[in-house]
Amino acid sequence: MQEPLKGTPGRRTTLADVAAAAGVSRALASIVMRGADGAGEATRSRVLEVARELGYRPDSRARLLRSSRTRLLGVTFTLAEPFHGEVVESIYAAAEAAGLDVVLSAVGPRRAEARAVESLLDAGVEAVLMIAPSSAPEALAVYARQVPVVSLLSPLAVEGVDGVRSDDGAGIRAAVEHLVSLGHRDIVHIDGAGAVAASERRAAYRAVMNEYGLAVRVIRGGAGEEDGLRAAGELLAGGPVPDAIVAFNDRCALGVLEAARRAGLEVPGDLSVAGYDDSQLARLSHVQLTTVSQEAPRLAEAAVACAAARLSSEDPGSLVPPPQLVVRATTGPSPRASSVSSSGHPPIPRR
Amino acid sequence: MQEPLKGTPGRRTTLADVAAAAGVSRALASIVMRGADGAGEATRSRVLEVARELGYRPDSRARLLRSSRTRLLGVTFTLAEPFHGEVVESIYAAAEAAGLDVVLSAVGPRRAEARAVESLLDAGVEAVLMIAPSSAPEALAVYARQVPVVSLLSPLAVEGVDGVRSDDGAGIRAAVEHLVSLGHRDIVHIDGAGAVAASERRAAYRAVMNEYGLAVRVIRGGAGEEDGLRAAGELLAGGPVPDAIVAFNDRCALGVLEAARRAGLEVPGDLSVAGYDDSQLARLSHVQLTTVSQEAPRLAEAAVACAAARLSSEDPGSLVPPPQLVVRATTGPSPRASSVSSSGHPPIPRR
DNA sequence: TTGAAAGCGCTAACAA
DNA sequence: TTGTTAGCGCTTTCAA
Repeated sequence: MQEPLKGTPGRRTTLADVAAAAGVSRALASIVMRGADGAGEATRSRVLEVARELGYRPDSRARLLRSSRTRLLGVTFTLAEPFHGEVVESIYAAAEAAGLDVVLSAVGPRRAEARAVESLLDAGVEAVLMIAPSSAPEALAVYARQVPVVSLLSPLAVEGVDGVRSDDGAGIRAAVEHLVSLGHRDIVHIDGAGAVAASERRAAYRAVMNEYGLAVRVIRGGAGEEDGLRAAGELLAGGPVPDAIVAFNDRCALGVLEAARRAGLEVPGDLSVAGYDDSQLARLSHVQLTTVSQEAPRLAEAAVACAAARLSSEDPGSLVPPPQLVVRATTGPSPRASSVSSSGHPPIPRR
Repeated sequence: MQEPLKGTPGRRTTLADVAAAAGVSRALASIVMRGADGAGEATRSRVLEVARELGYRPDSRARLLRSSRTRLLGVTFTLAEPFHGEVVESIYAAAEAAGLDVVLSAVGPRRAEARAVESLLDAGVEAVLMIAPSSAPEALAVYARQVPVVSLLSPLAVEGVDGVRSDDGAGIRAAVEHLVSLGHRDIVHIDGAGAVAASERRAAYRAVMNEYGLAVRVIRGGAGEEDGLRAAGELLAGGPVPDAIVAFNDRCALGVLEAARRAGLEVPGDLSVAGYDDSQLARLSHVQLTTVSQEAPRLAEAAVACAAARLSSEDPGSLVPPPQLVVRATTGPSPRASSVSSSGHPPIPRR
């Protein structure tokens, strides 16, 4: 009977080694390692002790291959998007709580989403979480026929694909109402043009402004700084300066801030600016952008819960995490509204 | 003889299904799928055709379990670091070229590096690439006893761990020489304090300044915007304005830019500023920071080549990708150096 | 060129 | 409570 050397670089310790050293069968050792019941207290501790001594680590490939349930959750995300990283981070936590393991697959300019999903499927994941999927609905439907698919952030309606995203309407409402409560009336929306979720945010802006009886003004922007810079540049050059601007997202808002600076305007003295996403950019100490957070942890929890429900054939219900307004330094009281009551209530009642 | 239905949600198509449908043995089908030789042209195309029809996808778990070589390359990276994302992206490309598959494992505030590495080992990776590892040298040495480990970006010297990082000395030299060639003399370095690679960059700055016979001035900074803002704030408030500042990294440089703005200084009119990393921040249209790029693609190629060499028991040699200066809008001619020759050569000869 | 047989390390029935 | 017996889907000798 030979004892395998600890840390031997040769062959990895297997369950059979542990079983032999502990003097039990492989099956029993397996039971102990999995924490399943069917083993006596004495044997259990002896096997665990031996496993520790031998430095045994279960081989996930073999385990996955054999067991019907892999408890593996696949996640696709885009490397270049910091916000995706925040969501992934939270997915790890939520998955662990749900007893699932996470397998990551990145999407990038040189790695198509289809490729990312296929590699997950080959790895044996039981469900796929796709962060801001860009694939065609038909492609998603094909994946959804094989495993439960949950789409995060993107507002799509595909048969068999669950969608989890925060309520953009509520987010834009929070931003606009914040500005209204500060006394602003002429509030412009620089939109996201054709970007994901742009139309939802545009519609929400219109609805809230109408509700307060304020004039709607939408300028075509985009998802990048250049877009915000250009749109705000034209806006500020072409006529009277508005009270406030709600930008499609943080990057767009950053362009707006730069345009304001070039126009010699103080923010928030002359103009208030709000973004959307609460990205790293918004938190920069010299930016301090007021923005709407999509609450990555909530989003992740909802998505994991949704996948878990599908795996146990339950109805996931519809979870829509509410976004959260984060007030920083780019919004302030309207300069024209010095007579506004300081009660904190919006001075204009809703219709 | 029953034909499995295409897209049947039930059982996945296996190699046995393909073999049966094509009228060959499983072993032969395996040969064809792997592209190994040992199959006739006619059989080969027939098997491939059938596999395609049936929508066959090899099960990576089973393949991995059986074959001695998994051809799997594990990568640990930090989600919150955009630059890591760039490197990962390039690793995908380099690994594919080397015929290796990539398995990602993220590190974050709630997911320790040890955990990330262990999950890779359990997945059966043949080598591990760690981007900016933070583990203790002893821990890395333990991993290195099991598989080849390559550390990216971090300047550590651990037995058995290969290190791949760009030449910080050359990078700082490029930045300083660029400033000197613009006529600057009073060049200050706001350093990275205790950050990774800070001491290398500090030493390189000293060496190059000495070489040109210029006075060395190092201010304690840090890796974040706050650090740059504070350090530059004190510097600019406390005495004569220097010609130029070389910051530890881009984020630090951003703080410097903000401090300059607050001090009413024009950049690059009154003060030139250079960063390090060529991060997203540096590329923002309203920032346009002159900086030093670490060339993620080169770094990734070198790391993959190193791992591949270890796997075939070759000597990886030492690959040190040269960093690249990226000149943008925050550096310009020295205002005091109007008499400088416009030949483009530095007016001060090296010693 | 092809096919049969033997596992990779593990789990899940079952029987003892 | 324990051990036995079959595989999961694939690759890899080895012999035909």
